[in-house]
Amino acid sequence: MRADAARSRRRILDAARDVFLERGPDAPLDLIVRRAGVGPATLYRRYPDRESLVRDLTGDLLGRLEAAAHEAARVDDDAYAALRRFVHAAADLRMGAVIPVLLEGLVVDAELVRVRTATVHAVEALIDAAHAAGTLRPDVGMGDLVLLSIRLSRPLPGGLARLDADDTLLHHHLDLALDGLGPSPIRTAAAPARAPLSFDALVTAADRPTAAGP
Amino acid sequence: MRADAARSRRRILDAARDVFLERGPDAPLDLIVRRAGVGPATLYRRYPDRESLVRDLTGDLLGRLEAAAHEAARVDDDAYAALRRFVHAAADLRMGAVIPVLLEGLVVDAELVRVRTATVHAVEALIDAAHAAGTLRPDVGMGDLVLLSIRLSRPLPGGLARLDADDTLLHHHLDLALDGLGPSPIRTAAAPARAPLSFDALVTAADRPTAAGP
DNA sequence: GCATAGGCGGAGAGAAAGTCTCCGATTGGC
DNA sequence: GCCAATCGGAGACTTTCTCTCCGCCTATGC
Repeated sequence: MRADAARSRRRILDAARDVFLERGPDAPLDLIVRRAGVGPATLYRRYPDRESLVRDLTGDLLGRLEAAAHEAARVDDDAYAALRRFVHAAADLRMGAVIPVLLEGLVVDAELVRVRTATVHAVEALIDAAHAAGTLRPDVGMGDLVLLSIRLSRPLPGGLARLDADDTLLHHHLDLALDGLGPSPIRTAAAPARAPLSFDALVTAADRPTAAGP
Repeated sequence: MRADAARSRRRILDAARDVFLERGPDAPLDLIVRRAGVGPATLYRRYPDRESLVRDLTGDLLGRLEAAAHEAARVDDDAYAALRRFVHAAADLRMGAVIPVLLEGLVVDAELVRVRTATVHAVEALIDAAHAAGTLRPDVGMGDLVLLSIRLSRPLPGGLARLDADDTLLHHHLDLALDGLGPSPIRTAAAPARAPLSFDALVTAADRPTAAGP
């Protein structure tokens, strides 16, 4: 691939992630083109349809997420510290952009399946270790952590988005929330027993039952 | 106001809140019309332009938020419990839909100012009391709580939104996060000193510097 | 350096979506 | 039961979006 082509691809993927974050999976490609600062033809040449773009973006982000999971396991000895690091990394990547898109109806090819299962296993290892060490509430599962990361890392509506121009506030709030995941739910008054949310629960939830309209 | 007109208004406001939540403040009015199940003329007759709709919606939601703040102060003796109750109520109302819209450029009339300051004062009383009692981290302010509520109560992207069809998951995650706001940040490794985020900080952030285009 | 293949951006045609109004039918209030 | 107010749908007009053609430019190999 020529150097300028690689540069265009990078620009398009970065812009696509942000636009999908702000506008959802049906965002106009036109917006992506403009934010990337490339011509429309540049996008349509590489990606003949929307799905091929989504697929490339998903692979790109999932690959980086997998790397972050391994990095976290490698750097931190303490399981809970590693988990924290991973959740922060996922927020940095704005996984909210890709996970729902990935899960919905996208034809998942072999490479995506590989990187997805690898990531899930890496994260579940971290979670199991933290559960075993008693440093993570037993009713918190991977689904909960993923949702937390998605919810906290999505762009704020309207002008508030500016608060996240620098990611420090986001990470601070993530830290606050993570502080609530310790072993003893001290402060919760009436907490009914509850099973942790698994990753599969997310997949099931996102399985699209669309194409039902007339 | 005739009964059918009131019904239409209610339907439109409810639909508008959801659509603004999902699509942002520039969402097509067409969508609101369809979700409300009314004819286009019904919307355009009552609201000649987008701003009048936003204004009515904002007043409606802020009024309910103010009521929630007073209710929380009345029901709970413990300041932190009252604060928790209020944050949950704000999430129920999906204040994320209205606060940013309200703050941005909207011409704020006397009634909106009244209800807004009343709400802010009520909530700040709760926060001050919790700070005084030592049951709320000193570096957490109203801005933090509002952001937390906004972030956690916005609809999830794509099919994941179905997870919030019932609000229990949302409230559970909110509880987890609120558990992290206790007096002693036990688990945070390297927490730099930080001032609490005020409500005014949000207002300042959302103050739109738009109309900057060529 | 220079040739050249591959890539690039802009203009714009055609399609789709959104905005807003007119008008006959319907419905609520007295 | 009358009348005025409200309603919903059809549709004209506008804006936005999608996608392609084509002439210029730039990276790479020699």
